[in-house]
Amino acid sequence: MRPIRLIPLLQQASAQALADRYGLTLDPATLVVQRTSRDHTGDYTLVLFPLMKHRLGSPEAIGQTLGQDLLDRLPDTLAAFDLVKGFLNLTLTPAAWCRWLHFALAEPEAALRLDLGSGQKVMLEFPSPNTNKPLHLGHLRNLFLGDSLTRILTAAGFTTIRANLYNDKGIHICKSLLAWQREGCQTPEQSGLKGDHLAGKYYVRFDQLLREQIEQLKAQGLDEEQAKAQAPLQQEVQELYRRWEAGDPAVVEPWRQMNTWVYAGFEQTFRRLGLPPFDVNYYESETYLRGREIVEEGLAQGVFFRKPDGSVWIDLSDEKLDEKLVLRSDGTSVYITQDLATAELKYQQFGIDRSIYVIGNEQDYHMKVLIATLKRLGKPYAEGMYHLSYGMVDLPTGRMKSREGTVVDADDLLDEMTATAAAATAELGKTESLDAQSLESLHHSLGLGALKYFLLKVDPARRMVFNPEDSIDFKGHTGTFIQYTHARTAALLRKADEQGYRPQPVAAPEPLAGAELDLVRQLYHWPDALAEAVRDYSPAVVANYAYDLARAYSRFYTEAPVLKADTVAQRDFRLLLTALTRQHLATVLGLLGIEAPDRM
RNA sequence: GGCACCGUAGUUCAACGGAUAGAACGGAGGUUUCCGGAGCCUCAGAUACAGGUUCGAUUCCUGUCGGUGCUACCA
Repeated sequence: MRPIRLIPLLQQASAQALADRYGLTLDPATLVVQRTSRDHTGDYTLVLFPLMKHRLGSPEAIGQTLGQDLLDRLPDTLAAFDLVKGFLNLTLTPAAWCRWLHFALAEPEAALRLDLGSGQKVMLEFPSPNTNKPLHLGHLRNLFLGDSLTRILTAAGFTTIRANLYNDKGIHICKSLLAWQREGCQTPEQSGLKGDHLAGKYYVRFDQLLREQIEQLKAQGLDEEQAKAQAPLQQEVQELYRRWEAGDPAVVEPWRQMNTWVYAGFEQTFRRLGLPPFDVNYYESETYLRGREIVEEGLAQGVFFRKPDGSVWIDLSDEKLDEKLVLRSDGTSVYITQDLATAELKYQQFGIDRSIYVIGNEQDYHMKVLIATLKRLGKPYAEGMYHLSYGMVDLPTGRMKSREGTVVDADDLLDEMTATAAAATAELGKTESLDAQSLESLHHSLGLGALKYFLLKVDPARRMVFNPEDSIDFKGHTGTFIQYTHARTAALLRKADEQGYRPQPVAAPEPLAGAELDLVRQLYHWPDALAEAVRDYSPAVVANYAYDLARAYSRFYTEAPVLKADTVAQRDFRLLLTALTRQHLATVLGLLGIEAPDRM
């Protein structure tokens, strides 16, 4: 048995019915089938208005015949139809959704997954940090998106590869390095700082020192521009970068040392965030040379052109992307030069079908240019490249600015979240049986869960706001609420087990109404929700599904006693629903990278 | 200036072109002798503005206003 996606099933059946009755051939996917809105009877609704343009008759006439045709075609699935204006509301048979419930109980692994990918290889690149400062809130959105999307695609039958690209070369890296060397070359051990924080400290320090020099020069009568250009530190750092490019061991060695520390710091944070290791790490310091060769090839092909000063460009003005530099006049590479090489390397190493770049929307233009350029170069893999562009995480006052000290540090934020979770858990008082270690790991998973959910529930494309003042919530539409609901299902199942009751694939007592029915509907909707998340590359769809399920269960829980149900049939069925809710919540939270505790 | 993205309750978010625009937080009010009250139930509260396309527009198009980003021989 395979997971049943009801929306495509109903689209297919409707398309065939229309073909047979009216000789009308339509792509089933174009038929509008959606969940029936609350306040109307039915489970799924076929919207008939779009069919009007084919002049088959009135919506009422089509609806009546189509409704009957569907009932005849899917007798095991459809119980009734109800026509309201141009909406054909379809009600499923209890037998249909019981099949699904029983299947999910027996084979949750199979039932909660899909095979949309047929093993296609997808690489996801994230978070691709610079190696001169620690990770912040923006990286967290990136990391959680990339991680969650990898899990979602895997669950949908794709073979996924996690890739990280370190932006480890450039003048900004040299800034940290320079300040660090000037001020004593401390190791992380000596400073008591994680490697990434150490580098970050000196990046900030460089800026301070440079600022001071600029102010001095301005006091001597220079204007801002001149002061910037003439500041000794500015010249020093440029010189340092030149020596790095030239391979001077006196620069390369300490650079390597510092990066090693930074990577160790990042690794530590990744682990704390519950992220699996990356399958492959790329380093711009290793790919930029190959980029120049690609530029040479492009020149030979006539895709690029050389300006009199020797710089190399691509003209994308007919795609409204303007002219873009791909190689400097001195022959050194720019950002995009390296990206050309990395894109090729990924394809050569893994033979990927799709390459997803999880990168902020500030780089929309850059990514358009990159993909357009590779297409011009005739690279076959360009077609499979996709920029998953996500919005920045802003503060209520606007963008985070390191200069103003408003950057929300990833490690600090996680500490805070964990502490808050600990306080809330102690207050609830349900965790006396846990030892200190389990308790600590629980607080961690609650704090982290709240943070992940907060960042994932929003449509990736949207810019979102984080207000440090009123911290991330543990009540309402939160990961915590979903985890809490899971813990309640677990508690109930424990209690049932003590009394000798186990979830069984029983039939539904009829008729079902209210919260019970809503819960059932939410459960069998899962495969369609997963498919939607894959189509849109959106963990937010999964996050919102999880919330809706948790809410449906909470209402059910209040309204319908399980162990104290009136009849045995009711008790057994409600126990089944509880077991399935638990499975679904655990699986769905897992796709968001969030743990599902049994008590909290 | 050019290009791109975005304007939905006080605030943070939902709504493949479909039915009376859903939630959460905050506010007001209820709910615990009953399986876990981080819950459940009421109430008040929103599509920036003006046109257009459509049977139907928060959604698509045009314009206006407002916000953000990109537009570096930085990465």
